[in-house]
Amino acid sequence: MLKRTHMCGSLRSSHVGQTVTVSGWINTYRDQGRGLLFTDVRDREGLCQVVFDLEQSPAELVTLARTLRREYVIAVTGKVRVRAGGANPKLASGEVEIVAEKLELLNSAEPPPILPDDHDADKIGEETRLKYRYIDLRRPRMQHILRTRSRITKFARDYFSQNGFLEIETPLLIKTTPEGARDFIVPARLHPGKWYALPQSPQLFKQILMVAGCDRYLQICKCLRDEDPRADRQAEFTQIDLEMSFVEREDVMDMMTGFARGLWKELFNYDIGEVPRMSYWEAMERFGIDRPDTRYGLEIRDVSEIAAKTEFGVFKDALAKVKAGRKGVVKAIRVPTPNEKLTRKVLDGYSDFAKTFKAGGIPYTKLGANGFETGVAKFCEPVKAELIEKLGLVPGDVVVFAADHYDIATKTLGELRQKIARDLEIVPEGKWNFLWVVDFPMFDWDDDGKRWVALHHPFTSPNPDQFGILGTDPGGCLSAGYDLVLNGSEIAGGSIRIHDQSVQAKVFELIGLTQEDAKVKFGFLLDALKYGAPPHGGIAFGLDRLVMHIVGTDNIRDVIAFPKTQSGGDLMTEAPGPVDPEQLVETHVRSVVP
RNA sequence: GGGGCGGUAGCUCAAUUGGUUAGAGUACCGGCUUGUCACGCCGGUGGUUGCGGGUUCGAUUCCCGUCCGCCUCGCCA
Repeated sequence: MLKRTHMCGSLRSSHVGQTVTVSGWINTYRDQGRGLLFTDVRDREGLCQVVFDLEQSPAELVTLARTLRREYVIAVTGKVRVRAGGANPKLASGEVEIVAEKLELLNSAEPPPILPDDHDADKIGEETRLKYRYIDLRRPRMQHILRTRSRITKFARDYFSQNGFLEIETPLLIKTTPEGARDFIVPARLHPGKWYALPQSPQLFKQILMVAGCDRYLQICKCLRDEDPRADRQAEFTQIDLEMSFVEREDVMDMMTGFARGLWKELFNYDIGEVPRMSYWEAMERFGIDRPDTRYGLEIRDVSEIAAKTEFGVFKDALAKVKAGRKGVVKAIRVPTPNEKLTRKVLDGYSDFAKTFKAGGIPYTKLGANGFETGVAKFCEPVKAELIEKLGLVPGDVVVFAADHYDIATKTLGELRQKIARDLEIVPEGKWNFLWVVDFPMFDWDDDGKRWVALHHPFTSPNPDQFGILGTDPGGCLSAGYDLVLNGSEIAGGSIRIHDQSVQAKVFELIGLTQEDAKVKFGFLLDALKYGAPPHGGIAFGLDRLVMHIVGTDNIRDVIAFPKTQSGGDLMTEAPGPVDPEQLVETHVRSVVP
């Protein structure tokens, strides 16, 4: 076999005169007739043009060259020269070409169902791309994504290693965790009737590594949650998972900010600057969401007091609602001097959008030169001055409202705000807005279960100044949790953990876990906390979403080499599939299909 | 579990109110072509209209069921 001396995409005019050998796939071939035949050969690094001079070459070489077809695998040796026909500015190697002297056909290929040209393949349906993933991944775009992902994990390993983190593996076959997402489960052959669970995260193991004195832990690990996927969510995903001992909130956040700063410097030569902070409640009030996108305005204002003075039934009904001890609200967004994209049809459509969040609709109005026009204008007119002042309105502005229970109105406007920004195309390109969200509540009240539920997870510590009210005012108690938000997407989340056994017991009690339950489910953690647990905390980056932002895609499947479909299937391997009945017998499982 | 969109040639799509032999581009095959680079020109092959059933003289088209893919709500501590 001819041995490669250079990668296709790496050839430059500095190589002119050298005899080189490249190996790769035939991307395209252009047979010019009796005299010339061009092929573009592709490898991981890119394309280079190989030219066969049919009149000057031996008959064998010509015959073989003529058989080349798309995606054939070849090795070719020849001299690099400046292109006789002029450079191709679209290719990095476009100034030069290889004049073929020796050609070895390493493998032929059937006509592929899709072509690995980005030009063609970007239009190919995803179903086909996933079935023939090995061809889809040949595309330069997909190669770029895989490479970028690798650069990110390498940077993470380097950065955290330099900062004293040890890479330690935690088990995949673990005990089921009762809280949180649905577990994937695995039958235990040696324990008839018992099951392992696959980890949703290495949470408890990394905490125990801190108790074990490992001090700083890193793992780039798969996590599995058996829940329905979304465009930015897969059941099987990857975290950059960390934990540190003898730290407070600031220490973890500083370490992570340093990671993000270094990564953006490495990848983009971009300085992310100081990362601002926002409390959870400020985020909810101003943006209606705990991961605000601060790249544009459209902030939310509570106009309940003004709305109460109107005769609008929708507002009055909403304000009279009470849920979980919380009164209903009316909130509004000022959409400044809108362009023609905010048509009446679009505005009316927002009510359907709102209904998906269980809100009744989106009342709206517009401020004209002489007062409110259209929509709920007549109800707003009597409180015109107050609304103008509260929302800072100028003529031409549109105001959209949501009136409902606090959580519904907040979430609806939070989601609508992002939709409006997309519809109006006011989301700026090329901006990286990092934000730490802090001071989350410890608990959320579950009206159905009549109990507190942990907002983050039940191992999250209250903030040091909050210990006093943990028992007396759980709903007001703030945690030592922190989320790193990038352009409206949560890319990392973590917290200082509870290292005091009595505090942990108190939290379990508040979320309705009896002592017996807690012992059965988390006995090993409670035990570990008894034997000298250091103060510790950590964080986990969602690697897939991080890569999505960095390569600029909104499809998580693009950043995973072998992703699954929305029904959890792998179209290439056709997993999941049936198993041999013998395997069921061995694992003591009887399958009952409805 | 709910809502929405889609499935026609290898691929991307079209097909009028239910009506002749389901078309186009591309890919592929053959021929021509000495500077192309999404090469070009000429010709050709290629179809279980996702699957099953129904209505009809006649179904890609209408109806029912089902499978698959995508988006989304719930869910994702």
